[in-house]
Amino acid sequence: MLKISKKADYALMALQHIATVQFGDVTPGRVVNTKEIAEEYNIPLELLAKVLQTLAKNALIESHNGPKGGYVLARRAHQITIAQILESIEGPLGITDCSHEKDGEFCMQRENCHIRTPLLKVQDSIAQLLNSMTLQDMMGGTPLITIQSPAVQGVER
Amino acid sequence: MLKISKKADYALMALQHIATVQFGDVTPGRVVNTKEIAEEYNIPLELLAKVLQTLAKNALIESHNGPKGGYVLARRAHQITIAQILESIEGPLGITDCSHEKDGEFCMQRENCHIRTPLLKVQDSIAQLLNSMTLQDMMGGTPLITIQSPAVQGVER
DNA sequence: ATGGTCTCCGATCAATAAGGTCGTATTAAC
DNA sequence: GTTAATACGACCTTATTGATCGGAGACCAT
Repeated sequence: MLKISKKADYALMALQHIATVQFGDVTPGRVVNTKEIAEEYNIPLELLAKVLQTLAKNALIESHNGPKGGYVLARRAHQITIAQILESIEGPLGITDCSHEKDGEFCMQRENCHIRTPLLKVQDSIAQLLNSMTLQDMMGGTPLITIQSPAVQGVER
Repeated sequence: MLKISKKADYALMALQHIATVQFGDVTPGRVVNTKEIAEEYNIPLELLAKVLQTLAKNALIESHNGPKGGYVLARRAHQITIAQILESIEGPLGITDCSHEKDGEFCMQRENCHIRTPLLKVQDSIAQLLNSMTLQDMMGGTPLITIQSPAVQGVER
């Protein structure tokens, strides 16, 4: 349960790869193309391409067209959070269906629902966790870091 | 993203209802049947029945057959965690596909994956959160409680 | 004890989303 | 102009979810 999609998985792998190539010690600043990533991690090429296009559309990476083209991070690795990556691919975080309902529409006709509030607390906690982790935390050159833990306090009803 | 299924949603509502009826002030010890819950929350009857059957099979509730039958909590409300409920319906918690792989099978042929370890940390953190919340935290008679926040420390690689 | 009712239970079906594929257009380097 | 790369859109295939149907078993009243 609570599984993230494979597309999101691919996005994380790809960004981790781009980040380590771009900011690593070996060949800093290099542009990396789709094929390279697909072969490295055995990801279907066309599917990965779609994922990268989505990431580019959401301004997480920049695309360079033509020969010797490829993708480059749009920001520094520590400025790209895991939450941003996942939300780019899978849409906004939402534990339940009623998480992002506009006013006027309710989940189950009438507000008999007593579990909404506590579930939203859980959701916030997860959101804080994913927002506190960045791409840099997944890079090879960063052996050990400490991440501020989320807090869920005051769950009512 | 990270949305839980409607079945799990129904399970939470149903258990919350059973718990408040059983341990609440109004009619303590009462047995509650599927139809009552379905009508109260506008849940498809047969689908809810299946959910409750699953919960009974996982020993979270006890089923009483025949007229005046229905369901009763198998344990006290504070001994049933949200994680147990969700896992009963949706299977074990797993952010990625490679979360519960038996030895021998790897996600993407070979272990080039650099995101596995940090993702497992995220998963553990969510698991701790869901295990720290119980049904009691969702009951009406419990206005305000404090939940121990999960900790993610030492994300490496 | 036996009929009738009420419940749980198992198998089945339809809708939706995910995962993956293919072909073509567009862009930039040489 | 040719080549090599991304961009874009349509399509298919499969798996999961959501929902439905009919029957089996248990309890209570008579």
